[in-house]
Amino acid sequence: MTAQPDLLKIGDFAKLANTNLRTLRYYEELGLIQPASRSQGGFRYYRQTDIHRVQMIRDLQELGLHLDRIRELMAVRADVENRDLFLERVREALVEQDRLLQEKIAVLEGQRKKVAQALHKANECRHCSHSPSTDNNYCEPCCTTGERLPDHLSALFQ
Amino acid sequence: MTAQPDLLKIGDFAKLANTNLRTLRYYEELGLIQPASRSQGGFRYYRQTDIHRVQMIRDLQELGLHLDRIRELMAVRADVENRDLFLERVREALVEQDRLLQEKIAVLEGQRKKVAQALHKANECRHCSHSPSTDNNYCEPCCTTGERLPDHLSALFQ
DNA sequence: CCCAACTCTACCGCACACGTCAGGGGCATC
DNA sequence: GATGCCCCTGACGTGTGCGGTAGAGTTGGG
Repeated sequence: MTAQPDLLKIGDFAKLANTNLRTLRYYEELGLIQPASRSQGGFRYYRQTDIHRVQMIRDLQELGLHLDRIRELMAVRADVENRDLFLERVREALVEQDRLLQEKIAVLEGQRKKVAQALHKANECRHCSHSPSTDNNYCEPCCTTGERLPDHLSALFQ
Repeated sequence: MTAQPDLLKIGDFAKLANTNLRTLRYYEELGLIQPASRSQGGFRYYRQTDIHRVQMIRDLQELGLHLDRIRELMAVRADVENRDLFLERVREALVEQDRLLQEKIAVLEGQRKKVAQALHKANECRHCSHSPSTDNNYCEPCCTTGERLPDHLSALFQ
């Protein structure tokens, strides 16, 4: 089969789409993109305009969406003529994504808070003359401040 | 070999440490804990006091530290008699962890921001009478607001 | 001695988005 | 038809912290 007009082999397509072969094949595996055609030898041929599709996937990935979710959206887009329904699906996905991101952030913020507590305590200990021993119950509570050690630090002293 | 005083088999130890066999064996694999001894048949026997060690690992995990990092800290703790050096290592690890958490949070916040932008635009489109077509360059820029579409949404309309 | 309950090692599986081969062909040009 | 570049499929590897299973061995009490 000879070259087709306006169709690109995967290597050239990848360059234009600013990605690489493996990624394109992976997207195809997940049902995110399809080459416009294949040669008899199995070579993939892509339409130039499908570069936008790749870009869309990339853009949605930047929102933190998983490829599965992105595929669902693309599928709705393909199936549905009703623009409102499609927009609604996008809205739903975005709202859910925002919730998901909030949750992740909350977890990380919680960890940061604990780290800060531990750090605070570690600083105090640095300037403290006491050392943990059986006599002072391993600095629990702290001989200087009388405070309890943070959970995540107390074990350090035992 | 008969039961040793004050030593626990892995099952009992796991219960007291509020964890499970698999986790304990995994920690051992990573060099985080060692049973005090083994029976001739290969059974692990743990000291009760090592429950604190497990708890420490758990506590540090809650700060978001990886097990490898935790092992490093525990190793310093074992090797070093100098308490100040140990505390310094802990401080370093905590500071680094805080930085790491900040970075992760920044990424997620960035994603949230983009999601919000896309959502905002999607809401506008919902109440808009225009539809993307070749006539209006696929709503780029928006016929109503004159704004450019967010990157991560423009491709949706093509 | 026997049996139930416990434990052992070794291994595969998961999530996720690819990276990186190996071994084999296809394509276009001279 | 030969050459050199491009492409194919299939498969394993990565990171992380375990979960779960198989098949075999150990322990301790009756």
